[in-house]
Amino acid sequence: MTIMSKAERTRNFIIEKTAPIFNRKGFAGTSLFDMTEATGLTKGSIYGNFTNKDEVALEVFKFNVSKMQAMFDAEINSKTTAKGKLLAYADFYDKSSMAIFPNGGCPIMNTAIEADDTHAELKESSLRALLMWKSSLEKIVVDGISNGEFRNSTNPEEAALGILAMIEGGVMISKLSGKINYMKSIMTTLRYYIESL
Amino acid sequence: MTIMSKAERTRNFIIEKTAPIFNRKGFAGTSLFDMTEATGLTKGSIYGNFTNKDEVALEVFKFNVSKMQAMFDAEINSKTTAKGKLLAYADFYDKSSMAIFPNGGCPIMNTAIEADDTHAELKESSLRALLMWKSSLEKIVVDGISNGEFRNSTNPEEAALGILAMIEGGVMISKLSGKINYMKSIMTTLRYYIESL
DNA sequence: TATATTATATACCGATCGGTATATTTTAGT
DNA sequence: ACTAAAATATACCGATCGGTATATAATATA
Repeated sequence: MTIMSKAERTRNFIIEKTAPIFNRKGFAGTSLFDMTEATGLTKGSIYGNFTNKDEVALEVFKFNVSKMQAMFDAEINSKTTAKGKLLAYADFYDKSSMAIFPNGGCPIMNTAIEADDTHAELKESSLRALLMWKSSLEKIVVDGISNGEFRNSTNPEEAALGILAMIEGGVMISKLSGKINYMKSIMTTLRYYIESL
Repeated sequence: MTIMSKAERTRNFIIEKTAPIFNRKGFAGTSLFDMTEATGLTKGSIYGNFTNKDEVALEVFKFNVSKMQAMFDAEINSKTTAKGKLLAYADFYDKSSMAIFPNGGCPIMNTAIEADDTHAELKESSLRALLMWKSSLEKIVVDGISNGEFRNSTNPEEAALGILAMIEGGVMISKLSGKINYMKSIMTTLRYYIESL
């Protein structure tokens, strides 16, 4: 473990403390005051460690995505089969939505929706994260085809996109309505789909 | 056709002109200047017809939703079977995404994502619109079960939620990436799902 | 066409926005 | 412990925010 400079620690501190706020309120909706309030620091201190709000938002987005990934990576990697890995996503969103929603839901979707017409850099970051997720799903499907777990006629990209759409759509619907059961329903459909691959 | 007062016409004019901006930039991201620029009117004129920005945003949201509904209502109502109606949604999003994206994508999703932690009234509106959509899908599925088009074991609510999730997830993914083919892929999966009901 | 009313424009308000120059405090190396 | 350097706080900037009081212009009715 390398030693962190004070500046590095403060940077991380700012990122951690403002991450849920950016995810809930969005980039335009999060003010400098929100940031000083959440950190207990002053504007001078924040701008001594970041050049502007955009830089904080970009770092925060990376933090939120990697945090989210870490959450299900553990669950997915513990499974040995391709189908087991995919089903682990359904299980994860089945049981973890209550834990995700208070922090604002899926950062990729939140950032995508806000930034796609307003903030090119954030949009790029969001797209990159989505495509990486898509690739990792595709890889699982490809492995599953090689294993004989899935049919040869299965299209890995199509499968990955379908899974992503159900998850993201499910998060939106379930968070908006406050009904966890809606997420459970959609995850049932997702499981059915995975079984059909 | 009743005669519209000048005020009514101006209200509608303001709503129509600012609707795509609110859908693209969101509530917080749309400024009074954006609104005067888009309409050619002044703040005084806008605030002579609306009490505040919230009121404009709420009316604009209703306008955007009903416009979207009108777009696929024609296509759906022209179909006679339940399965045909559901498949018409897949066809619609297959071919119309290019027409929807320049105006900012799905207003329900955009508003849901921005407002669910920040603006109670807009969130309510968004939820209402989503639940109405869900109900109309459920009704189609129920009719399809009565008709014998779908299996008796099919759960109408689960089906409606699955269809909604794929559509909304598909819009987000396809708009963010700029790849219409992603939408086409997801709609292929949706068709497959509808065929399985 | 005169007039009362309604609608729009002008000019302004205080608050808050993101951002910064500078002073002060804290940290780290000797 | 002393000191140079780094980090944080204070106090401020101009711009823009949403909103409004008032003046002007357009409309509709008689």
